[in-house]
Amino acid sequence: MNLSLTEENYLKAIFFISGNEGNLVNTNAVAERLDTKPATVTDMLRKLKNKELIIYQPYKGTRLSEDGRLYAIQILRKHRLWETFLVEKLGFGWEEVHEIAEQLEHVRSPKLTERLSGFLGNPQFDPHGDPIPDERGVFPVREDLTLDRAEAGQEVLVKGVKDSSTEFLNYVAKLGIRLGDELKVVNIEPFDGSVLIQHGEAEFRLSAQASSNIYISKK
Amino acid sequence: MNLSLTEENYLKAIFFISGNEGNLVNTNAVAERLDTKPATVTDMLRKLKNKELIIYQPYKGTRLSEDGRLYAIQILRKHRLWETFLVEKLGFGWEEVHEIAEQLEHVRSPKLTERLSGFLGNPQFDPHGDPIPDERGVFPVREDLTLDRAEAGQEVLVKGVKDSSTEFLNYVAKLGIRLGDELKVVNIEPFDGSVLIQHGEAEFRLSAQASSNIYISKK
DNA sequence: AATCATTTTTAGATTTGCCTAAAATTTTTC
DNA sequence: GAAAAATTTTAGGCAAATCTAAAAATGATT
Ligand SMILES: [Mn+2]
Ligand SMILES: [Mn+2]
Ligand SMILES: [Mn+2]
Ligand SMILES: [Mn+2]
Repeated sequence: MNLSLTEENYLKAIFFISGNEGNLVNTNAVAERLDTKPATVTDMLRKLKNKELIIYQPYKGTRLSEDGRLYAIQILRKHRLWETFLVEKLGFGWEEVHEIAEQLEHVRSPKLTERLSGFLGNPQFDPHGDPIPDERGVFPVREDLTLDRAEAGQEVLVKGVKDSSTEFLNYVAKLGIRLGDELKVVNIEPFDGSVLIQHGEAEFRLSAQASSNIYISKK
Repeated sequence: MNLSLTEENYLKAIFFISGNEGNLVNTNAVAERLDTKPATVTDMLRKLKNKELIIYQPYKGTRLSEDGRLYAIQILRKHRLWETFLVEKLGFGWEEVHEIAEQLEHVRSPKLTERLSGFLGNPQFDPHGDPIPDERGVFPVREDLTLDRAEAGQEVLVKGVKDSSTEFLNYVAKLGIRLGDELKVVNIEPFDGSVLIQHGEAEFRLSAQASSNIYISKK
């Protein structure tokens, strides 16, 4: 089934709000996420229900059908592959790629998607550390820790971020931290859980909140 | 100015029909190229005229304004860069890439375009041998010959095709000729101008018409 | 359980891109 | 140069995606 760009974005929005458990999603929540009006969402829900991509009962909320879920995951796969391409191959910063990937994710060509994935070495995580589902829609399991769980003295590699909001990405970029960078955990303050980091020449302190949003692996 | 995908395709269509000289373009010609109806074209022409992207007088025909021409060339630049990417980096055949590039050409991000160009080594010609305009809209000048102008005994490299219709690309692909391949001109038949080619182990004869549509350079 | 507040849907419009059929204009032919 | 043919525009409509305003349903509060 071939959907319009708009329909694709609705599926993706429902997927995100719904979470892995496939919770019921409110009309208002979708409207807010897509920056549109509830009345517009209702129209689209009726349409997506007719196409059997969602399960929807008026006034009761909606969730993705199995078909809808698979479709949404394919868009997500493309989004994250393109983000990886932009960072790894074209040298973009991880805070710059989301908007462009919003466009690229709608390009329709299964062959392109698979070739792109191969070209990138079939990555399992995108530049923000988010998992990239495979062709059949299966998500890889993350093994990485977050920085707040590291131990003093450890040297670690930056694998991604949990929170990929523009605000957080900009903060991290301002600190000079990039994907793959090596960090040394100097110490962890017992009082507030903040972490003193050595990064090349620089040394700085990250709050527990910030460090709990950075994925790392042991070096 | 940000145009819709449809508007962009109209500009590109007018650019192609109009040619380098900026000839007047008929409503019917645009309709045929875009596989739509003349009445629909008239609607769009009025709209593009209001945006000052074309010069248009009812019943008299239309051509691109300077702004419109620059816009069309930017789309063309993106189209040909993406085709180059698909062939060079993802290993697509040159007969497969046009459709995908029709989608990718509409992705809006000047930075992406320039990064992509750099990543590809700022190519001057796409996989079909068509010139890729630079950032400012200037087309490179082609120095290559066509195969019908080669001399017997010469060894040449395939640089592109003049005619990039699906039919011709398929024919060339069927012969096993790919971009960058080396061909040896065994002889040229004086009677009809057909060319006997040696390509690796294979030997075959190309009509004058076919060979006049293949760009080559001396080895 | 009746009222009030919130959420959601319905009704009615608008814009964009497209269509068919009819009218107008231009071009070609005799 | 008038008639016929071709081209192009206008008129009127339709589907998709959006909006605002009003109505309906649900949920929360006394
Ligand atoms: Mn993203
Ligand atoms: Mn999107
Ligand atoms: Mn092409
Ligand atoms: Mn296009």
